[in-house]
Amino acid sequence: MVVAAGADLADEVGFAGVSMGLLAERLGVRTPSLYKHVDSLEALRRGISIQSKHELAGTLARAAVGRSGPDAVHAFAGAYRRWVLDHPGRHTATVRAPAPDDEEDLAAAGAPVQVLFDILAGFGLRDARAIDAARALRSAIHGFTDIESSGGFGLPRNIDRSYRFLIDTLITGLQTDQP
Amino acid sequence: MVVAAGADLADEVGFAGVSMGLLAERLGVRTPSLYKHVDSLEALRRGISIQSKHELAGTLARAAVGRSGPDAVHAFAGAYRRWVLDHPGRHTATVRAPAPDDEEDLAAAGAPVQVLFDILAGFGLRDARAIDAARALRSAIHGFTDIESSGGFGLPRNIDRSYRFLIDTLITGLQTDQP
DNA sequence: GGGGTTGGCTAATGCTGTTAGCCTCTGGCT
DNA sequence: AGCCAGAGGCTAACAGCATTAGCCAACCCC
Repeated sequence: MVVAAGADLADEVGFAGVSMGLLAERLGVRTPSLYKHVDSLEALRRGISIQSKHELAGTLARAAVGRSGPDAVHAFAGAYRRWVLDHPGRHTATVRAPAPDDEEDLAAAGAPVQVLFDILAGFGLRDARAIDAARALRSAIHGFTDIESSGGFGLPRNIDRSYRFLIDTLITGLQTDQP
Repeated sequence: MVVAAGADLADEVGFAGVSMGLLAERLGVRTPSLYKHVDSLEALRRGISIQSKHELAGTLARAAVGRSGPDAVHAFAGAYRRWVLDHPGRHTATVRAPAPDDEEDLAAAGAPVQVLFDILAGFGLRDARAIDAARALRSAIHGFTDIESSGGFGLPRNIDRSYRFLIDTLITGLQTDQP
C-alpha cells in the first residue's frame, strides 16, 4: 500500500521528487514510521519501479488483445504512449534498469517486452529478426515518448501525426523483408 | 573549467552521482570554494548539460560533413551512438530538458537537432514531412542508445546489427513516400 | 487476561548543499 | 614603492533529508 501511494505521488511530483518526508505527509504519518513498511528510499523506488512495470505490461497486453499484425502494433504503440503521458512518474520508474542480480525486477522489466514479442510473432518474424524488430519498435516508442513527456519536441507540428508516421514507417520497413 | 571537470566526473560516476563534495575533491579544493565559480549544484548541472549538448552537436556535425543521403544518416546515427557509449554521464545530461524560458539551454538543445535537419534537407524532405522524419530518427536513435547505455537489452543478439537494422528500416521508410 | 506482533512516535546521527565571514595573494593604478 | 580591489581559497555553521535507536499503544490470539 505504501508503494502504491508512492507510485501515485511519483506521477504528481516526478519520480525523482519522491521523498520519504513527502510520502509520509501524504499518508498522514511521520517520516520514520515508513521504515516499518519499506527498507529504504532505494527499496521504495525499486518497488514503485516493479509495480509500474507490471501495470504497464498489463495495459499493453489489454490493448493488443484480439488484434494482430499492423493493427496490434498500432494498438500497442498507442497504449504505450497514452500510458506514459498519463503516468509520467511511473514511466520514469519503468526506465530504471534493474540490478543485474535482481530476479524480481528483471522479470518485471521483461513483461512489457514479452507482449511486444507476442505481437511480432503474428508478423511471421522469428529468431534474430524478431529480436531486431522488437528492439527497433521498443527503441522508437520509448525514445519518442521519452522526448515528448519531457517536453523535448519544440516545434509546433502536430505530435500525434509524427508518432503515427514513426510507427507506420517502422511497420513498412518490417514488412519489406531485408537481408 | 569547473563545469568541464564536472562533465568529466559525470562520465565516471554518472550524471546523478555528481556532487559538490566529489567535484571539489577532484579539483583539490574544499567544497564551499566551488561556490566562487558556480551558483549551485543545479547551475552546475545546467552547465554540464549545455556544454555536453554543444559537444554532441559538434561531434555529429563532424561525422556528417561531406556525406549526404542515407550515408549521412548512418554516419550521424553511428557517431551519436558511439558518443553516448563513450560519454554516459554527458549523455544523461543532454537528455535533461531545458527550462522553457532558458534561452541558452534551449539553443544548445536545438543544436544537435539542427544537424539532423540539415541532413534530411539533402533527402528532399521539406516542411511537415521533414519534421516528422527528424522526430522519427531522433526518437529511434535516442531510444535505442538510451536503452543500450543503461543495459536494457538483455538478449544476447548482436546489438550492432540491431542498430543497423533500425536505421536501415527507417531510411527505407523515409524513401518510400507516404501520404 | 497475558504476551507477542504491528505500527506508530520522538530523539538523535550523518551526509550534502549552502551561506557567512574571514584571510591571502595578485595585478594594476597612483 | 605603496595601495587597494577583486579573485579565490578557507573554517564554521545551518538546513534538509535519509536513517537508526529506543520507546509505547493497540490489537490479536491463546
